[in-house]
Formats: sequence, structure tokens, C-alpha cells
Amino acid sequence: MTMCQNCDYHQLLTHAGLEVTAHRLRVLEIVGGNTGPLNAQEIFATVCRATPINRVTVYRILDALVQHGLLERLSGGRAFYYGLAPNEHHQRHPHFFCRRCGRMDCLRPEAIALDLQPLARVFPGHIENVAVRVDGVCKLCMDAVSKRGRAQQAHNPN
Amino acid sequence: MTMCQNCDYHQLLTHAGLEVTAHRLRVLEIVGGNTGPLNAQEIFATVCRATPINRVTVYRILDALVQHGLLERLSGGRAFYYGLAPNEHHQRHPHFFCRRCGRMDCLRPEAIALDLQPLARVFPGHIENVAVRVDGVCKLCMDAVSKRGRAQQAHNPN
DNA sequence: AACGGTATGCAAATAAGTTGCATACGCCCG
DNA sequence: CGGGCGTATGCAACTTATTTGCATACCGTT
Ligand SMILES: [Mn+2]
Ligand SMILES: [Mn+2]
Ligand SMILES: [Zn+2]
Ligand SMILES: [Zn+2]
Repeated sequence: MTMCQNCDYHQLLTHAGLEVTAHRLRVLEIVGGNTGPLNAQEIFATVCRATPINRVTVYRILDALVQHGLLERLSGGRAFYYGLAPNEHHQRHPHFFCRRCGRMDCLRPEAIALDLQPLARVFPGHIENVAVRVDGVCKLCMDAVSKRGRAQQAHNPN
Repeated sequence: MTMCQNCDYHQLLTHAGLEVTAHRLRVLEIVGGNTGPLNAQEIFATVCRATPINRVTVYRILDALVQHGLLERLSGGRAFYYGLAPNEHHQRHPHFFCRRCGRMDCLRPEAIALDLQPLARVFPGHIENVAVRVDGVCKLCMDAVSKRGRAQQAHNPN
């Protein structure tokens, strides 16, 4: 559900005070057009399929977009994942991270109800973000595993 | 609140079917005795102060303890943090990660109420864990920043 | 004491992200 | 249009966190 028809990426960039470049537009389109958050490697590979780009440029673009509030940075496994930041069109929502394949999916906002009030009232520091991450094995991986299990069983029946 | 008087680490290891070694006991004591989760580097350094140990051994011990359910692995910044896994004495709870100093703190379990039912009912994959992580700047860092700010202001009053 | 299985150490490799510096590009001025 | 300025990009090298392969040491059992 990260996909967004309502976002004009060009306008998002200028409105954030960022120069509009082909690379930046491309990164925004890729992240915004995907059904779930992507990591830098995936974004790099996707841009590369059409236009050559340096890895470092991807990292720098992602940093800039996060800094300016266009993307949100999520942790999954040992890498960061990037999705469109919550805004008027996109409600903040939790994510699912598959430990097996490393894919990250967006969950519906109401999937996990969460009440921040008790914390916000007493916490002494400065709260910038609250993330809910569900870890496990996605359906695709589960199917793959059980299929492989059956194949092995048929081939080598103990 | 990770600290635990009720846990006999020696017994936890044997009960999990793991050989009891000095290194493993030490790692468990360090993690269990700290007020919040620690990353591999911090654990390594702490063990080292008393006994020489190889960095890789720390990683392998942490993996084993997580595999066998004695520790939980949390993501914070670009590293993993380790705390005692929830059990009969330790209720699962959210954590706070300070972006500035990298310290991770445990929050009270009721700090964030969260209802998993809606998700568990419809999610097609296998859910292994749900983590709530609050990011921001801890009180210590806030104080340090505002102190530095005042100092600069006094020295260079624009 | 010999044996088989873990645990540990050491070196090297990998994965993800960062930094320094040089060049290229976009945009404004005259 | 051409020069100048500031940001964006590329490239190489570096850092940090973690993993892997292989050899050795240790442990509990026979
Ligand atoms: Mn999302
Ligand atoms: Mn904790
Ligand atoms: Zn999967
Ligand atoms: Zn801090």
C-alpha cells in the first residue's frame, strides 16, 4: 500500500527545497511505486536497470529524502528499508519483515492498535518516531518451504 | 528493567540444552545485569575487561542464546542489540533507541498498549515476533545539547 | 587414555553504509 | 551567451558490523 497516485514527486522535491534531478525522481518513483519498502541495494539495482548510477549516489539521495521528510527509514535485518513517509495521503502503518527472504511488506494501519499517550506523558527524552515491526516468515516463503519439504519427503522417505 | 534477580543463568543454559561455559555465563550475566539491551561491541568490550575473548566468539554465543530463546535480538541503528528474552519473569516490552548516543532503554510494558488480534486473524504468513521501537533523543543527550547550546550562545552572542 | 562432538580463536571475507575529493551539472547574474 | 557558484554525482578508499572456513582446544563419555 505504499503506492501513491496522489503524489507528484516533482512537486514534492521542489516543495522540500531539493533540486529536481533525474536520479532523485527515479528513486522517488521506485520507492513510491512499490508495494512495500525497499532497501538501498534493491533501489540501486532497479535504477541501474534503466540508467547507470553510483551506489553512493543512491545512499545520498535516500539520506536527503529522509532528512526532508519525503521517505521514512525502517530497519529490517541488517539493512535499512525505505518507504514513502506518512503524510496526508498515507497513514502511518506497521510493517512485516520476512526473515527468510528479506522482503518487507506494509500492513494496514489498523492491523495493530497502539496507544502512545501513556508513554508520551512520562518519557523524559524527545520522541521522534514509533515503529511497529512484525517479524516472521511470509506466505510465499512458507509455501516454498512446505513444497520443498514434500519434494524431499517423496524423494527420500525416512 | 532487563535486570533479573530471579534468573539462574547456569540453569537457563543447561535447561536450553547448551553447554555451560565461562564465556556464555559471562555474556548472559552482562546482558541480564544491564538496565537495557546491549550491542555485540558493548558486550565484547565488557567481557574483555575481565577475560580475553574473541569477537567472533561473542557473535556465536549471542546467536546461540537467541536461537535457544534466552536472548532477544533487537535492531537499533545499524547494529543489533541483545536483551533477556521475555519469559515468565520478564514481560515483553517496547524499547527506546537514542539516535544521538546509540543507547537503548527498556520501556515499561504498559507504555504502549497494542492489540495484535486484528493482524493475527488475517495475516497469511507466520508471525514470530512483534517489536515496538521508539526512536528519538534521550534525556541525557537532550541535556548535553542544550548545555552546549547555552555555552555557545554565551560565548558568541549573535 | 581415546573418542566424538562442541566451543573458541584467528584470518579472511562479506554486507551495508560513509567519507574525501574531483568533476559535472543546473541555475542565476550580467 | 559566458562566467561563477553551489549542489549533485562519480569514484576510490574506508569503516563498521557481521559471517565463514578452518584449525585447535576443551568437555563429557566410554
Ligand atoms: Mn509502508
Ligand atoms: Mn528490554
Ligand atoms: Zn519471505
Ligand atoms: Zn542519548
